Parts: sequence; C-alpha cells; structure tokens
Amino acid sequence: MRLKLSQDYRRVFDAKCKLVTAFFVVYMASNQLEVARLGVIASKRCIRLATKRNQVRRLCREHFRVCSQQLRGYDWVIIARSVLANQNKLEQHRQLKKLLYLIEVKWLNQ
RNA sequence: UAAGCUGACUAGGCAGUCGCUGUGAUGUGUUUAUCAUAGAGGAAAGUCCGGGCUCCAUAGGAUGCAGUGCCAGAUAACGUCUGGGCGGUUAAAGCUGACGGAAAGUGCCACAGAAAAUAUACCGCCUAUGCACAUAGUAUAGGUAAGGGUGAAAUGGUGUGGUAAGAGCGCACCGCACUUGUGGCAACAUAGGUGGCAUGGCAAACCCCACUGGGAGCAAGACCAAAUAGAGGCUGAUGUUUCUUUUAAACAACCUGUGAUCCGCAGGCAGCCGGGUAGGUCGCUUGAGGUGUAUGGAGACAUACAUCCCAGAUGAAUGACUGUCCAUGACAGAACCCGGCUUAUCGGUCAGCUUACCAA
Repeated sequence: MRLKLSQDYRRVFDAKCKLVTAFFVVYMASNQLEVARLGVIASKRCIRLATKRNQVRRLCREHFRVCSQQLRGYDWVIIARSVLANQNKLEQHRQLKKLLYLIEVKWLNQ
C-alpha cells in the first residue's frame, strides 16, 4: 500500500529508526495494521530528469511488493540519493536487493 | 539503380503471470473485496508567442513603454500557416529573408586615403605668363577629375563623339528619378515619354510612420471544515463648514485600488512587520475534440452529414518477471486546456519531385 498522508510521513520520520547506505536512506516505524505501507521519495534536486525519477520510484515499489509479507506491520519511507541516478538498471536492481537484505539483518531478525 | 530535396506516418511486436490509478457493476455494510474496462508524447520538454477559462468592482483619455513591419488570404488569435511579389543561393528539385521610411531631423562611418559627405585635389593632365637660346625644368595664375594610389564603400556604368586637357558637355545602350498607359484586389511587373544625375552606407544607432497590447495567473478561483484571532506592534488618520456636544454629512487635502506617469473613475480606513495554516470537495477534462465521406477553394482552411468518447493523478498511477521473434529499441513522463514556434532524438515506412546513368 502507498503511504499518502503528510502526518504519516511525519510519524515515520519522528520514530528515528533509520538505515543509511551509499544509495538509499530508509526510515521505519511500526503501524497497527496487518499490511506494510511504503512511501518513496525521489526529489527533483537529487534526480533531475523526470523519467529517471519515475524509473527509480517504480523499481523501489516493485522490490518492496515482492517482499511485502516479511515487511508487514510497519511503515517504510525510502529516500533515493543522487548517486543512484547515474547507475544502470542492473546495478540499481543489485543495490535494492542488498538493501532489503540489510533491512532483514538489522531489524526483522530481532 | 544511385544521389539529393520536400511532405506525411511510425516510435519494438506477440503470449503468459503478479501488481498500480481512475471509472462502472456486484457483494459486504462504511471502506474494503471480486469482475469488467480505460490508462503518457511527437516532442508530454523549453516557457518563446497567441487564445480560451478565472479573478482583480471597468479596461476611458493623454504621454510613455513593449511588440509587429513587402502584398493578399486563413484563423478564436498569433511573432503561426497558405499563396503571391522582390532580393539572395543551388546544376536542378528546392532552400532562404529584421523585406516600411535615409530629398522630417540628430548622429556614426576604425585603419588607410587628398577627400567618408557643407565636399575636395596628393601624385597627375592641360593652358597662359615670367625666368630660360630652346626642348626639358622651375615659379605664379587658371582649367580639369580621364589615369594612379587608399578603402568594406569614392559622387552613375560601358562605348563613342568632343576637347588645350577633360567633363552627361553631346549621343547610344544599361541604371536612376519623374510621368503616362497596360496587366494585377495588391505587393509588383511591363511598354512609351521626359529629365540629364540630383538621392554614398548604417534605422540589429536614436528616430519617424502604420498597426496591436489593462494586470495577474489553476498555488487562478469557488465552497465546506478546523484553528489562531475579529489578537499584538509600528506608520499615517489633517483642515474648514453645519450642529450645544458626540455621532453624522459636505468640501478640500490624505491614503488605497486601477502594478509606468498624469487626468479621470471607485473606495474610507489603509499599509507594513511578525506568527500560523495550505485538510477535503469542485475547478478537472465533451473539446476552436477525433475519424470517415461529400462539397467549395490553387492552398492554408471552411461547410454539411454520419460516427466515436479517447489519462485525470495530487508524498503524485503505465511497472516487474518469463518465453519468443527481429532491425536489439533513441530522445524522453501529462499536472487547467488548446493553436504554434524552438530544442533533443537510434531507427523504420510511404508518397511526390529533381539530376545522373542504363534499357526501350
């Protein structure tokens, strides 16, 4: 599901549960729901061309959809950093997989 | 067949699985399931023009400012498009144009050159007179602008007559100006006559002439709900008259709006600082709409009839994976909507035209 409301975003940021890599910044906060909700931020300042911005957003959403069973019960916000735009598609895929693995190790196993 | 030019179209296809957004239907009953269906571009981009739409209680006049600038037409409108004229360019098809005015005025024209615009005379050419035996030379006075040299540009060009040497001084042709006729809606073209050369270039220098332009933009704007708050600070709220006074009214001034200035018009509290918010619904997609046929037109386009409904998000929907085929997929993502222009772009298809070669 998509994270839509402004107040939800603020709640996630205020939870201060974050993970930083070279390509992404991920915030997490628990919600009292049965599903996982995701918001992707790809700002115009980081990724200039609209096509690339859309591409990154879709990739993120797709990867989280695949893993949505493990991630349920939490709200997630992914911020894409400007380095990501210069990578090709294959590299972006690899980085996303790596990110998901890191998330699993850090939070879900606890 | 090859090379080139012009115009139009297209922008990986097919099958399967999972998912996203809108709409409709059904169920459940209050926000979710299931099914069906639709879902980015030729430039969606740059925001460079024009228009619709909305608001600013009006848009009226003068000046200014900005834009446009051969002619005719198309259009809602345009700086766009079509056709034509003229200039430039190409072997041709074609391409291309800041294409009104320099005898209204002001200004500028580096270097070189005598002289860059009131003209003038450096080297020259020629005549007369003096010096000199004389040619030559030199000095003075005068006549010239043919030749040389400079420059991006030199005061009509070429030829011929003419002359002391020369000169539109005369003549022929070309150019130019004026004028008359013819063709054309017009730009303009063309034929005749007259003049005897006047008007160097730059208007992408100011300027003049003609025409056009009120401003701001969908975060426009309308409604609903909540919250601060009809809160705080600062600035200006004047004078005269009427009235016993307050209030109120009139006139002048002042302030605000009419985003350049003045007049005019409207209003009487207005402006600034600082703080907070921007949640929902509408606007929001049926439109100068698309497609087809017919008619009119040289064309841009117009008219009539038939038919179709074709994105509408808002922390922002089009994706991922698998198989397969080929040429191995460029530039690139709607955000109120249209008409253009400009820029980016791997390719592919079709039509017309030109030239060259070959064959008949």
